[in-house]
Amino acid sequence: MSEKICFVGSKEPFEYTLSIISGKWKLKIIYLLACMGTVRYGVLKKNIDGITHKMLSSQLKELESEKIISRKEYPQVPPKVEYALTEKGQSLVPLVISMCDWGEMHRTG
Amino acid sequence: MSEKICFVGSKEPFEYTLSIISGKWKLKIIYLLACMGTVRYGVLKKNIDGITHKMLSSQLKELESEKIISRKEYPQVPPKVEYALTEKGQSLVPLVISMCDWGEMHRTG
DNA sequence: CGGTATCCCTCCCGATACTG
DNA sequence: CAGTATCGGGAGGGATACCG
Repeated sequence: MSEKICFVGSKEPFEYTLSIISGKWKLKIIYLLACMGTVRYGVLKKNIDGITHKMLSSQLKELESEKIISRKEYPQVPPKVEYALTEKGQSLVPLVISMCDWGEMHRTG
Repeated sequence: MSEKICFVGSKEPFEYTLSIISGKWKLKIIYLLACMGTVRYGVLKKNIDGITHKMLSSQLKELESEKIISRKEYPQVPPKVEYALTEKGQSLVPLVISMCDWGEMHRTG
């Protein structure tokens, strides 16, 4: 019996996905954008319990650089910035739904 | 337009799932057990790149307390301990597969 | 209102050693 | 071989202030 991995071929794809969604806040942000569509920064912040200004900024930046979310800035005063899932981000929604489903089935106990 | 969450009802199930799989190593461990079945501690460690003895121990303990994995200790010298997914843990496998699939589709830039 | 910079401290985690 | 305890460094991230 081999000790090597043989589940779905290379482990790299899994690692890649992991690198995208790892971190304390990433999945929560994706989840909220999946729920709420296009949202302003402040609204996002209000809905993520305990996150700080700095953290939210940095996480949004990382997700944007991975093309998971899009950022639209309106050149006005006061500033207004809206975030939304990209197509790539949308493709993660089934995963989020799976997580919700799993949570519903197992949280009691 | 409400600013509240409305995707799949309460957000609690999602949070619960998140609390189970969050952390740098949890998903990787689940992934490996899904791939390899019943595995000894040392084999697990060999296959998780960069994890330390201490970290692996603590993560396994947490997963065990959440009933995601089972731990079987053989009373012998030298000690032998085998880990495997519980039924609850098995139910996370579709999620892991989804992550692999997603990674395969999007890793190339 | 949203982003960035700075300071500073907490606590995570790695290294090491010892036990069964 | 597997688990636990201890210690210490350093990255992560909180608070705050200022800029656009």
